[in-house]
Parts: sequence; C-alpha cells; structure tokens
Amino acid sequence: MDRELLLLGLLRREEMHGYQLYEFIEHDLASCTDMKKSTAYYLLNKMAERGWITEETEQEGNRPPRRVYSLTPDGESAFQSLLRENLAETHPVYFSGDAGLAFLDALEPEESTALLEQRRHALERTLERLGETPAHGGSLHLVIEHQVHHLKSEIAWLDEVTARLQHTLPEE
Amino acid sequence: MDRELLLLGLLRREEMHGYQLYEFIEHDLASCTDMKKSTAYYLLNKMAERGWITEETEQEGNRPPRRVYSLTPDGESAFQSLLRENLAETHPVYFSGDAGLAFLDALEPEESTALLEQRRHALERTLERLGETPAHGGSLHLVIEHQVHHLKSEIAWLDEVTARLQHTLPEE
DNA sequence: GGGCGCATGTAATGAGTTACATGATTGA
DNA sequence: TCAATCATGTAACTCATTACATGCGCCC
Repeated sequence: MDRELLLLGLLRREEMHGYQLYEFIEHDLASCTDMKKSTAYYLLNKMAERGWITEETEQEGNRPPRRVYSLTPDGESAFQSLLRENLAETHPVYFSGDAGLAFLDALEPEESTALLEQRRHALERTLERLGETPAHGGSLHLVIEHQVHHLKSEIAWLDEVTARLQHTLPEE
Repeated sequence: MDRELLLLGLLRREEMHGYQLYEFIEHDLASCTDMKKSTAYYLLNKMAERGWITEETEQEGNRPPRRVYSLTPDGESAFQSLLRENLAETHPVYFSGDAGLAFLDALEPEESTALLEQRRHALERTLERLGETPAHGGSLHLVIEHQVHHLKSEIAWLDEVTARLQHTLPEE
C-alpha cells in the first residue's frame, strides 16, 4: 500500500497525531495494510521535513505531548498527484502462497487436499474477522469491500483446485 | 512469494545453474514473482552453504563456467517442510492500489472514472500478456491460472466500483 | 502498586533491489 | 565492430521491521 498516500489522505480528512493514525490503521485498516507504528512516525517526520505537513504540539494535562499534523498546500498537491498516479496504475500482486501451489504435485493428493483445507479454513476465518471491522464513510469502506471481494475470489479458486485434486483420487 | 521454496522446487524437478533459473523465472514466472537475478544468486549461495543444494561446476568450451545446483537430502526435507507450511497457511495480501480507492471521493466522479478506466485497461493488457506465457507441466501451471483468476476478479471489482460512480453522475 | 494504555522515538537488522563490474561468445 | 547474450557476482542503498527506551496517567 502506498504508505505516504494513505497517511496524507487520512490527515486530509482531519488533522491527527501519530498515535491516533497508528491506532486507526491498526484497528480499522489492518486488513488492508501492515504499516507499523514506527514506520508511521518515520514517514510523518519525513513528510514534515519535506513541508507536506505541519506539526503542532498539543498537551493535555501532564500526558505526553502530541504532535498533531495537518496538510500544507504542498501536501495537498502531493496528495493530488499521488492519488491520480495511484488510481491510474495497476499495482502487480504476487501471491507467496503460489510457491506451494506450484509444487502441489510433490505430495499425495490426500495430503495436499488436507493442507489446502487448512488454508481454506484460515481464509474463512479472515473473512469473518473482516465482517467485524467498523464501517467508514466516504470511499474508505471500499478498501474493506475490496478485501472481501478478494477473499471470496480466493476461496472460490481454492475450491476449484481442490475439486480437481478429487478427480485424481481413487473413488471409494 | 517464498523465494527459497520456489528455487528448491525448481531444482527438485531438474538440476539447473543460476542463469538458467533466472531466465526461467524471468520468462515463464514473471507474472508470479518479481525475484531478481542477484537475489537468486544470493539465495543459491546461501542454500549451498546451508547444505541444501550442491554445486557442480561445468564448463562448455571457453564460455563462463556454470554452477549447476541439485538438491541434497537435507534440501529435499527442507523443501518438504517449507511446502507443507506454505500450503497450509494463508499469505495475507495487501493491495497498494487501495490507497487510491480509499480517497476516490477526493476527485470529481468524471475524473475518477477516467482514471479507473486507465487502470482497467492496464489490467486487461496484463491479462492478454499472461495468455502468451508458455504452459507448463505438473502443478506449475496453477500459478498462471491463479493470476488469471485474480486478474479477472480484479476487473470485475473495478467494474462494480465504476458502475457505482455512474450513479453519482448527473444523467445526461 | 503493578500492568496496561497513551505518546514518541532511536538503533540495529533484514530482505531485497539497483547499479555496477567482469569477461567471453555470438550474431548483424 | 558493436551490441546483445551468456554467466556470475559485489557494494551501496532503500524501505520497512523488530526490539528497545522513555515516562506519565489510569484503573483494579
């Protein structure tokens, strides 16, 4: 996921501090990106240096001070061009799970069927957990819907592969 | 893509030298992995040190010598366990193209439709190119089929999104 | 009073890529 | 003779992660 674009886009909706961004990503966008806390902080500093966002330190009582970020005009135009670029391009996807599929025939069909059954089960679990993530306004919900679409497509594909494996099994 | 598993699996079918592996990956598996030449060489050396594969230097005329690799028993059992692990697990996929979708509403529907149209076109092109990649025996062809399945699912998803955008447009 | 949540960061590490280096052969 | 292909590798770099460090507030 284009991490800078994501951060810019979120800050554009409303100004936020680092921890807040991290929490949002962790709780509401976990299915769509694996950006980590320190990466978020790092990118925020970098974009601040670049002049895309400005920090404003804020303190509540005696708690640790927050650095609240908001877009500058430069940040807005960076967002605009990153967005257009991202939307127009395709972003190739490589499935690391395919390394296994490529050599499926190294195992007996009984065993490979069982293993793929485990994979399928894990996919279903992911799909269920996705249903529990909170809904969002604007286009943000599209990323969840996309994951759902993708997971369903993956399950259908797995079923196709396992169905073919069944044909190679001796009929009982 | 689990790069070591891929290399082991290919070497398991037949012994190969580094350049041969790189060419195979570049020409026949480009849609499924983006492993680079130097990465392949690096991993081959690492696996040789580990005792998973053995080198045998081979010279043809005065050409640069080749290092032909083949699996050792240790390599075979490493392959077996990597394979089982890979097949049973799910490998989460994050779409960097979703960073754009998330903020689709930052643009006028006319423009976002046009940009997604470009994305769709690029996907179609990729699909066409995939049709040209040579077919392979065993389960290897599954990785191509999987890409095809995925690309079609992506195009369908894009169409759904653009169809929704149309509803927001004023009717002419 | 002990652990979790808030809030930010640094340092070390890692996986993989880019760019470069080398040198012979083959074909236009 | 000049570029492309064959064949292998090294060095520098990028991006992101893990693990660690800090310190206050809140709740049980």
